[in-house]
Amino acid sequence: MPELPEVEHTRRTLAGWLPGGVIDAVRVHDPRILDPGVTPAAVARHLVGHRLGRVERKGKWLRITLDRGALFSHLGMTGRWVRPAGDDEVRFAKVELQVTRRGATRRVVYADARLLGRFAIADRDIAAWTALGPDPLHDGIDPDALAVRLARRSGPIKPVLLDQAVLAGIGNIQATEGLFFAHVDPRRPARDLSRREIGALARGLLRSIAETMAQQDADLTYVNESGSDNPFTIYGREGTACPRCRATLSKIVLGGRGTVFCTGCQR
DNA sequence: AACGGAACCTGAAAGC
DNA sequence: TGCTTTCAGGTTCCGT
Repeated sequence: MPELPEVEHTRRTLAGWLPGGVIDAVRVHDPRILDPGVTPAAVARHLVGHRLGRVERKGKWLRITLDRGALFSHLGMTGRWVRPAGDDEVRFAKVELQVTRRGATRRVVYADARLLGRFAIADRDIAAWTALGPDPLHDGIDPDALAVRLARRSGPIKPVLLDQAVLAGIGNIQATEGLFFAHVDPRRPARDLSRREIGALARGLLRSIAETMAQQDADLTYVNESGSDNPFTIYGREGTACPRCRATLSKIVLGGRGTVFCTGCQR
């Protein structure tokens, strides 16, 4: 379930598991997660015996530096990295690394039910990584640069926000919430937003990211048993009253993605 | 260059 | 209860 906040959370987790470790075995549970033409044997050859370095994130991509090249991981919709206890089986396991670090050997597993993620090893940065636009956490969101991008887009603003070359890491939830915080209707042609609205949108997106990350930290601090409650302001709340103006929240499809918004206070 | 729509894949939830 | 349909927080490809 990854947008930028969750991928950043994954990055921090992996940063506590991997750097300095050596991969002493690799097991590919499902080769379909590999790029076309890449074999499990080739993956093992590239990884086994090599040392893991920094874990970095740009947008929704993770880059794990190796002593030669890097491992690139994208979680798609359902990907996650786990470190199981003992020999516990991991549901939907796709690739498993056996990592020895500080004298301890652990299994680090990439699992992905829907197979929409990516697992790639390369000697240089892959195109998907280099094509990414600025990352909101590392670079902030510069309203002027965003305005330049939006000026040549005639389609609705919301799908444009999901374009990873415009901003890296914005997903359906962050786009939905950011537009709400900015009072901007997701159907508005991107090029029609005023400079003031773009500024509000930049702040709204950053606010959405910050709130989601704070929520994640809270979930770790206080065990959340009820797991089903929706932590978002309007995402997933169609049909209920807008928390700002009390109009009923609508849901439409834009660019093939469900989009919740308020016709009362998003213009 | 950029747009809308379909495709990729499969589990979980909702509908009947 | 059990079968069917719908939906899912992502990306990529294809035709226009």
